Amino acid sequence: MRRVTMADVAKEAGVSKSTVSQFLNKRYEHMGDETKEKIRAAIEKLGYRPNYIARSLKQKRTAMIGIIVANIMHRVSTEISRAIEDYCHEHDMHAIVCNADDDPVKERKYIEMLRARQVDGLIVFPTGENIELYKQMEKENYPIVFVDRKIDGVNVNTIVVNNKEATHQAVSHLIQKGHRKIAIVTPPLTIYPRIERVNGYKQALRDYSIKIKPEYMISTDIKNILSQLKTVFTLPEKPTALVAGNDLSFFEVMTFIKENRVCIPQDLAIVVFDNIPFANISNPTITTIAQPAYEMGKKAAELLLKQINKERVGSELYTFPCKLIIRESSSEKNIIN
Amino acid sequence: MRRVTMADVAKEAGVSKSTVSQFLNKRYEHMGDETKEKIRAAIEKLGYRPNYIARSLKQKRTAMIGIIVANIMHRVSTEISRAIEDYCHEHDMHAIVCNADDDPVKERKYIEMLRARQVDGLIVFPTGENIELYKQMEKENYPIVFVDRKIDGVNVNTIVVNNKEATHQAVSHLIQKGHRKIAIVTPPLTIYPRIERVNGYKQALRDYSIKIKPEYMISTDIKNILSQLKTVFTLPEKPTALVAGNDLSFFEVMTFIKENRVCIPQDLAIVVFDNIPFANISNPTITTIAQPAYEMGKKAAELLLKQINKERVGSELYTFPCKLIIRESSSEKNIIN
DNA sequence: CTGAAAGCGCTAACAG
DNA sequence: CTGTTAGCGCTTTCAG
Repeated sequence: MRRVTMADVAKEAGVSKSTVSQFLNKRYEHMGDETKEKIRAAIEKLGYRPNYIARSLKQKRTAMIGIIVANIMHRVSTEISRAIEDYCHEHDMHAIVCNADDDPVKERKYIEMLRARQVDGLIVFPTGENIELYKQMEKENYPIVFVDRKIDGVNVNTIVVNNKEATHQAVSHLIQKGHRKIAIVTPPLTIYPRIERVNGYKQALRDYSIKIKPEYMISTDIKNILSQLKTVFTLPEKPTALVAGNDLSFFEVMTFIKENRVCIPQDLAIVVFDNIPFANISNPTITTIAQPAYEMGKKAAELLLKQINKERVGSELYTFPCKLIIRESSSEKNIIN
Repeated sequence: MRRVTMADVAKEAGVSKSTVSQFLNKRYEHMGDETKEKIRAAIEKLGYRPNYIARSLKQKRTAMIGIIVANIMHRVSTEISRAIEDYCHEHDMHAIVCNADDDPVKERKYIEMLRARQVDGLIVFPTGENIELYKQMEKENYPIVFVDRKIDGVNVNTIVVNNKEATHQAVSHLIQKGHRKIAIVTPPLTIYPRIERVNGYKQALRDYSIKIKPEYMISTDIKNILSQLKTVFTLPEKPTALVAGNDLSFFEVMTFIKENRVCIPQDLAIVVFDNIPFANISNPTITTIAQPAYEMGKKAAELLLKQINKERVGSELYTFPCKLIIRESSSEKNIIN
């Protein structure tokens, strides 16, 4: 079952390969009607399907971009990727998604793999550990956009959210509800957004002249969060409110709450940084800091396609605002303590 | 910034292209040590990166497979895709995922697009509407595996779950808890798994000599589920238990429950067909019928790679068992009615 | 052990 | 308006 090629179509239609090529690329304004028809018939008869690989080799364009997500387990990454894919499809491009799993070695491997596959550009949620590689792509003027994390010293277009301000707002909200003992739980403070979120938390406390207690600040690997929560909640002065720094931390918090029959929001008010798909159907509903994933993804894709089409090469920082969505989990003032 | 090619490396190293090629493909058993070193140095110096597109053109193999998911919004599709991707990565392949969005036209478009990109094979969650296209691929002996849905008349390897038996088991469980008025909510009965699930439901009722009431069976577009639920729950004889036929229906049910302050499981026991990520942290925890997504994905990938490597071409039906995980949402006998 | 040469299937000038 | 030709970057005999 030999694959049928353009030459076969050309022979069948009694024309040359280039004529067929023109036809396929809709450059047939000045093509004789009967030629068109002959080609159409030949394609139909032979069941010809063009080979994009060959075309890509020639055109040095694959109409594919790569997305390298730091950790696909974060809901927001998936949402942003979806938005990117949607934008790409609208522009006849395709996206291939890879999950670096927070591992710089995998990140590097995927970047190299995707470039070897000649993707036209890359959208990266950078681990931040491959500075030299990032810089080299910058130097080569390779189309690339960073999402979620700003990398100092690498000048490429970058999409982030206002992590600090948004957390500040959320903590202020809790304070206004009467809370003074507010905990925060995040994965390790190894990357920019997490650091900024903690900074926003601290700033809010300072603004309201509340003492920052290090024992209320948990920043550790997901698998250790549960045990540290136990420690915090055996303190004489238990927190009455808690900010989960992202969705994965929140799941740990939920497990803790479940196991210890903590009542939300009476015993503990909760705010989560991240979009939780079931936030408004769970019981109670969950107050969240929502990131505008769709807009972020769209912007990233838009910037990348512009670079690919040589329309621009800027290296700006685009900061998107988050939205505090107040729901039941933080709506009652804590009255016990 | 012209891209550096193999010819450049060859010239730099003072050898021929083919020698460089051999080197890159690790066929250097009989290659002089100094030749190797010269090539290595040249690659390093020039920052050479091979072009997989060119290689693919020559080898007629892209080391990519396509996954066409009927609807990416179903959690289980995502999980299966992840499992497929993982298996692929272990075997130096890559997967490119497309979402047909339950639209046969999109499905066809993606199948053609992926084949034009010369993917080595396809894993499809078929809409079921492109029979001719499926048959043609079967005839061409193109490597393909179906997942989730069996298509009559198309003989390709297919991975499904025991939809009927699993639903039967779940409904039996509800009956044993004392329920007699059991509703079921699914999207339209257009595809095989949904039909099987409803069949399992009916069979269980029959087995326990419970009359099947059509008014308890909602099968309609997601957007109409809410209004139909309202109708059902204004019946004189309200259901005391409900089976959500998949995760998306369940979200609608949850919305209804929320709005109407229905108490789970006291007012209504619930079982969901599908993996719900927050099933064991929500309040109450949710009884689910879990599909072995990981195993299914792995099997699909394994079968596909075997076909690609011409190891086999069977057309068997692989049926995986689901697991009923009983949690709080169905654990108490309904006592009101 | 290494090099020369012939393509893979398609596109893009440039002739005719 | 259509055909000829020369590659895109790599692999793969087949000589040497």
